[in-house]
Amino acid sequence: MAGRPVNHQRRAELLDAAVDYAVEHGFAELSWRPVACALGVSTTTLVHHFGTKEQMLEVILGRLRERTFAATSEAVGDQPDLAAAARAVWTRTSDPRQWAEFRLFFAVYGRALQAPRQFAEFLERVVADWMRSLVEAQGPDTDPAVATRTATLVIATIRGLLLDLLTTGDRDRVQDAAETFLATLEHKARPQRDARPR
Amino acid sequence: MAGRPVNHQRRAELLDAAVDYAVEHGFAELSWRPVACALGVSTTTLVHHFGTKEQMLEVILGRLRERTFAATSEAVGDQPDLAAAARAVWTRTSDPRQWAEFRLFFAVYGRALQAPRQFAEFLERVVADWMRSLVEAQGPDTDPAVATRTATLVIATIRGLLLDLLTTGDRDRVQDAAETFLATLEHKARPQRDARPR
DNA sequence: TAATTCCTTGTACGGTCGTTCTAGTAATAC
DNA sequence: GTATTACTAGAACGACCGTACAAGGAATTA
Repeated sequence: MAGRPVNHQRRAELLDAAVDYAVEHGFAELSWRPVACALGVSTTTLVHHFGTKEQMLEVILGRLRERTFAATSEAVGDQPDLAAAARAVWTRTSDPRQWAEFRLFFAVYGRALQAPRQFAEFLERVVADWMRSLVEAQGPDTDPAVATRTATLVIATIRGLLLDLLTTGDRDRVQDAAETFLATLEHKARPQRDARPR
Repeated sequence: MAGRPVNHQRRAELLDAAVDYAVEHGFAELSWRPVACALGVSTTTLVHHFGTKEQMLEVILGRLRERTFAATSEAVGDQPDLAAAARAVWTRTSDPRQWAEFRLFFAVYGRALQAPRQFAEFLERVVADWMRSLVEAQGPDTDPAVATRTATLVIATIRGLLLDLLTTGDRDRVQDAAETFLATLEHKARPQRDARPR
């Protein structure tokens, strides 16, 4: 009364390949047939492993979030203060090798604003991840209200600059603006902790 | 050898109605049939007036840009300096009555990052409009390099905050962050022009 | 009035979409 | 070996899409 066991690894393989395809081709061509063709399987195989297309999109977004969070978390990591954390995040996000991933990321924003539930939830979680990292980077002795407001501003600014970077590709101009912002952040942090412990 | 003259006003009516529909329903349902149904005409009528669907999208974006630019331009208008201009723009963009329009605006961003030409051009023009307004707001005696970098930062920050506002709807938190940013801007401007002429 | 052009409509075509059905093969448990 | 189940594939269905075609009424000029 038992048959063949489920091969979870097979599903994971297909999922990773699907995420790569989504990052490269965006949502425009994210249909069963093109994806199946690119992955070298039939549409039925994808349906078998992911169920509905909506469900496939959900797991793709989930995995994309894992990647993004891992990248941010690693960048913020053990930075001593907010200014350093912000600079680390910006350095990582402005890396052209990450652009494809962020392009998809902003494409999700576009959809979240018009097809609420599905994408909005994804974004809430991603931003929550960012917020958590950046609030923690400000140390436990910071006023929570100040920490929240500062983290919100940092995320918004980096996101806006990144959006500019992705649409215009003008690295010099955007980098200039980013430096201005980061300098402000570092200038603010200095008087508070003049000789900070290592 | 002449017949009925072209009724340009009719086309303008349909276009405005189409823009309203797009602002309200987004791109998801922006197909000939739903739009035609909402406007109370047949799809063939729309095809007759706009040609291809791509062409209709182009004129819709054009009109959306006109609206956005008019709003920004009016807000910046005769503000004395950059800080005041930025505050005016933020005040206007954070008005919930403008949200639907900005939602569509960001939806265009999402598409521009994956279906380049058509939408990217729209965004370049819109941002160029913003940049021009904000560079002018800094007065003619400002170093162009500084003016560009500052305008870039202001636009990016406002855009990022607006994106946060639209996705989370948390007005208090975002407003807090915006105030922090605007205060920095105003603080910077003060020492340069302590007693400025009215 | 007659001719011409605009405006509008209904219908239909080819294409892609998500999904379902049917069926065959491979791998495990009994 | 046999039964059960996972995996894969191909074909087909209904729905929606953008677009083209044929045709009729309305408005203007000659």
